[in-house]
Amino acid sequence: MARARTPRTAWIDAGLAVLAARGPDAVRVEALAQQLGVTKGGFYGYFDDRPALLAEMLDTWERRSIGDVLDRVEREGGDTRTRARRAGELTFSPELLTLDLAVRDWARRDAAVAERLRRVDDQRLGFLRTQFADRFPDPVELEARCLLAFCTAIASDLILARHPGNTRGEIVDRAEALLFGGG
Amino acid sequence: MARARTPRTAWIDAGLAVLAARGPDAVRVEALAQQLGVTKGGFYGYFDDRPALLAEMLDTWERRSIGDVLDRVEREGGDTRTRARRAGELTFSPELLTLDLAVRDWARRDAAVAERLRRVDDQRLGFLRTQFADRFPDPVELEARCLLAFCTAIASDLILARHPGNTRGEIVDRAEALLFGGG
DNA sequence: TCCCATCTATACGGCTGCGTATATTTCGCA
DNA sequence: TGCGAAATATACGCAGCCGTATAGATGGGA
Repeated sequence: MARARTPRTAWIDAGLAVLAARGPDAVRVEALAQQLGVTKGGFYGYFDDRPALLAEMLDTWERRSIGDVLDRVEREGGDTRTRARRAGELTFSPELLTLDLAVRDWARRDAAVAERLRRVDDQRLGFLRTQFADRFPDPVELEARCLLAFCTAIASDLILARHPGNTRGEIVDRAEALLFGGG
Repeated sequence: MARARTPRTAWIDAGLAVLAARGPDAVRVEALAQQLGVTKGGFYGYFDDRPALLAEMLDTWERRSIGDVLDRVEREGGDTRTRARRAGELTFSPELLTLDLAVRDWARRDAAVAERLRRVDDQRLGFLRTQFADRFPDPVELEARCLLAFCTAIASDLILARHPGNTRGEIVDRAEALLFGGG
């Protein structure tokens, strides 16, 4: 048995990197091969075709986005706000956020991707809702605050406007205080 | 002089439609031609190449996103909140929002697009800021509220999570009330 | 050591798209 | 009506990418 120089996961990870940086249309078998220092010879031993790779990339993304993050948050513990913030930090770390945005744009044009994203978003919002449920008894208000936070986490990097006299980070901090401050 | 069946603007509009629906990578000269019921023969009389079309598409988008919207809002008048809301409605009407999201994703990978988007976002946030400046004397709080509103306008359609017992519209309305309510 | 399954390289056919070159059509105008 | 310029059609070469077929390399186990 010849040891694989380029295992399955190498193709998936390379694909996810390209997806994050250039979008799904840029995930091309031959380009990935070149990037891995290999030809596409081995690829079709692991995957039926390009769509199969894309599907497995999404599987991996889904797993990392939900299970891995929540596992880590629970393991680390802390109070409500700390855990919510930690989940946000992990979910929207620079690398994961870039990937998240790419998937989100992809989902606009592909129903299967949208379905996966819906599952992931439901869980994320559900987590957020649970964390703050005790502080906002009105369920609609709770939901509105969680949605505002979620939207900001996602769109803040998408909005390029500047804030004269402040950094984006300062404004976001204040926004968070408006939503959940005093707790 | 033979009258053009397919003038410059037809290529640009068709390109913008494809950009909104499928992203910049899907804007292909031959596909647009087919969609217009024409071959690409005439295209290279109007545009140097594909990048030239993309640039003009962005010019058009920029003009429509800012000038056209603000002109209309000013013409229609109304009080502060009405005007802000009207600007939001025009800017984020279903067609324009789809296009906006496509441009926003594109800007993540293309510095020239990002520069244009920054100009547009600066003006949009500036407008919002002006509309609510009198109601929130603390400039950082004002900025935070405007950013939250802007993020929600953009990301609400990008987040696919559901809200058990409520529609997204109801939650967004409540969010708006939290941000600017009581005015 | 040799076998053989596994992984990888190479070569191929087909398709799509770009940009150019060159015909052909279409109309305004004289 | 017929000329001529503008718009469009057609044909070409080139390049990238997909998926397949086949040959070659690699390394564990008998």
